[in-house]
Amino acid sequence: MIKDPVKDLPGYALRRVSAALMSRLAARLARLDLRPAEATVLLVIAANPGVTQSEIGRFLGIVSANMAPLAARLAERDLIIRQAVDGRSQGLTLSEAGRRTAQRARSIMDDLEAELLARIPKADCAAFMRVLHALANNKGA
Amino acid sequence: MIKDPVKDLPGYALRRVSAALMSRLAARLARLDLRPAEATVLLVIAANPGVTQSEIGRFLGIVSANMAPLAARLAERDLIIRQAVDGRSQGLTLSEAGRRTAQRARSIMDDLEAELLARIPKADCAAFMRVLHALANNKGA
DNA sequence: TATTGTTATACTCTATAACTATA
DNA sequence: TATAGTTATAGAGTATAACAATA
Repeated sequence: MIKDPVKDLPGYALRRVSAALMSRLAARLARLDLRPAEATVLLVIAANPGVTQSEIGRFLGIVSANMAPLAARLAERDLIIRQAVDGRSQGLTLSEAGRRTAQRARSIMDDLEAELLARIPKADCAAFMRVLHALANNKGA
Repeated sequence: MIKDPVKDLPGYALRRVSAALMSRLAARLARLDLRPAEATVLLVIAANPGVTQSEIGRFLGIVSANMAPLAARLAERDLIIRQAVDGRSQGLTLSEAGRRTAQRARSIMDDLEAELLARIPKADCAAFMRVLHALANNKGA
């Protein structure tokens, strides 16, 4: 058997768990022909009608160069509608099809989260969420 | 301010935290001209001299098609030595330079892990590690 | 000057398919 | 037949640089 030099590194464990989760999420969202980043953007637009690309990008940590083709693809599929709010910004809203797709994506993500929670020992769940939020809100070193 | 539709999803928080960690790790390992996957492979070889590519791949979750160029690059830089153990397998060992590089990579990873632990509330640390190990060892759903 | 959005480009990780050689 | 290793290729996320149009 192989000796494991990284087993006790929480960062490595975090990376492996995250990768496995992402892989599962991507597989399920593929049924909607959505990638994880696209699904997340749909949810943000659903919760914030009229939000602009740059606002979404800052919020989700997606640089504008990558938001552009992502939003273009959603618009091309008629899942979102772009309306100019001033000369350079465009507010994004879900179309009817976009609302349906966003709901299904939300359902897929909720299912996966429920499965994740089911694998966490009940007694440790609250502490786990506290730590995740602490790390997420304090990203610098 | 933007409403956050994914804040309470532990899977999403996990993904963001992992991505931020990986970005920091990649930046620091770049000083050694190593990518995160390469550094991890070096550590596994250091802990298991003579291990084969396929063993490392199974252990770290790297498919053989991706192990091949990774190992080739490490060998080309004279960080690892390949010695045939049978006609189709080659045992991997660290060279002297590889040992030095692996030590420095280990030091970088340990520093980062220490910084990560410092940001975790002491009282929640044990529970956090328990959950990570539970999720890592139970990857299917 | 700063910001929005865009294009082009590149890097890393991951994955599958097809192949050779060996067990 | 199964395994080790390789090559080619592709998809997804992320990043920087350069640019046009607008504030």
